Amino acid sequence: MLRPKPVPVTVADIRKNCSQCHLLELCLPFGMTETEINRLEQLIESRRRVLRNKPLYRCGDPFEAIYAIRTGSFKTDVLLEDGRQQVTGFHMAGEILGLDGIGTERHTCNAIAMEDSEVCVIEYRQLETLAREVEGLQHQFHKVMSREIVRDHGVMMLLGSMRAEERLAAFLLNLSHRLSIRGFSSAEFHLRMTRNEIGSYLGLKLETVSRAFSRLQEEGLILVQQKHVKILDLASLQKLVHPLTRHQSGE
Amino acid sequence: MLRPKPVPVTVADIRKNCSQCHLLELCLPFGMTETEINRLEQLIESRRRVLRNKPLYRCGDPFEAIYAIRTGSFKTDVLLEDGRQQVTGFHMAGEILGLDGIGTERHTCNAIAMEDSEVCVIEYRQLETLAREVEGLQHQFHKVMSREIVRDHGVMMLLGSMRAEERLAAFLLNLSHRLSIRGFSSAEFHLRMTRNEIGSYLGLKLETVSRAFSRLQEEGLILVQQKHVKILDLASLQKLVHPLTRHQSGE
DNA sequence: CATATTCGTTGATGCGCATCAAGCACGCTT
DNA sequence: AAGCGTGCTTGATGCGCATCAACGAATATG
Repeated sequence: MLRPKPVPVTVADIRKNCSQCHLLELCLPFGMTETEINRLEQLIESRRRVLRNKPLYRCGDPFEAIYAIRTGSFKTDVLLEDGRQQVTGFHMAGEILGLDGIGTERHTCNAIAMEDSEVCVIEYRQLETLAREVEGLQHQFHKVMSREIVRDHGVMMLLGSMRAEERLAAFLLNLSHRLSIRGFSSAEFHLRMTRNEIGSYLGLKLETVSRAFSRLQEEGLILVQQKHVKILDLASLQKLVHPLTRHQSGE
Repeated sequence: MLRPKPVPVTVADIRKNCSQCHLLELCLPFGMTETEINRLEQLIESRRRVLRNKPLYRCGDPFEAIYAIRTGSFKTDVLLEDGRQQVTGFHMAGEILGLDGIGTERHTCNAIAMEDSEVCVIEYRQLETLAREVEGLQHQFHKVMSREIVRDHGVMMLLGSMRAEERLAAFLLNLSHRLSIRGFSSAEFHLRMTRNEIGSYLGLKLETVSRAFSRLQEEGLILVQQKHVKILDLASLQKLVHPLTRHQSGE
């Protein structure tokens, strides 16, 4: 409801923004030259803190900026009239939020912080202007959008053709991969989202998610304790997902 | 397997390309000024015919161009190792294909013509160059990508939370809408895809699709005869989809 | 025009997951 | 430390859809 106001940042802070950010290679500036990055830095006017469970933006909000996650993590979801939610994605540091708003000039989903987080605010009109001058920025921005499309196709395949246990395995492998890229352990991590949110994302009910966790544990592939997950047998998890030989119910 | 070679087009033809194309408002040039469109036209080097069931591009192909559908229609799919396919989208005149390739510089799915079709080939590097000069093109291109993302989110919601009959209703309404925009009847049309392809797209088996068709017909909402569909009760169809009050199995 | 092949419909059966329900393990508040 | 709310687990039951199977309709092939 109440939005935290953007936190003004000093010029010195801003200058440090991208080139010294350890997320450089995961974020928008990836692949840009140093001088290109310097120009992008100047465009990032402010950062914004978002407290846990608070929205960065909401469905229907006018679209004005995209956001690069500096710290923390977000979920994006759509609320249905009956109050139920459908989670469309989980997002972590370095990823870009808000791309959904460009087409309609309004945001089409809610972006909610899953923990106290901080984002870089990139005013969209300015980004377009700069992208016309800085080829590397333009190209990288297009890549970010394209990858989002491909990612969504992956989720569609998951929802369309995998069984509960396989969906969860795919989800865990995806998390594991993204965490390891960011320098965290790929084998052991803490889930920031509830079973309900995982279920919503995977097209399952929370009880089914819980059972799938237990099942993977019984099979010795993972170790779960509430939100703590430890991956014991990566290869088997991957085999479970990748062949995609099995579809839908058994067989 | 064998790809039809690009069909060279005379300069005169090209000149007529966009500004005289009746798809103008559905395609990339939408929202651009006349002079902007003229510059875009010059960039479209060739058209390409694709015969029914032939690929426009294949998964793994190096990414070089995006394609605007002039006539005909396409499906995009991913083939799994066991030979089964997962359809990620159906595409008709005016829509843009190939955006998935930007991120990895390779196509990540197959685009197969569902009937003899023709596309405008838009070489991607040239498009980027021109987008840096022509603001309207840049903006429109971003919008097209953003809408693709939003569209995919819609499919994710459909796959994650709707029952077979609702999925099919949503699918039919979506087709109907897109056809009416293109000047075709929104109430009566011919399906270009098989039950199997519809099922693959909707995360259902072909038998279930067939039953859902029959069910909607029994309820008096539509009239089906093989690939011919007539919508009898639009409002009820929409009610079936929109509330999204019911989820997954019954309740 | 006859035959083969693909595609569609419909019925019978079983499995996977949603649903309903109860109890347990947390973190929060006072 | 007690009390509460929220989130997680696990069991019992039923429904929706996949699966298997057979037949019919439409299109392609020679």
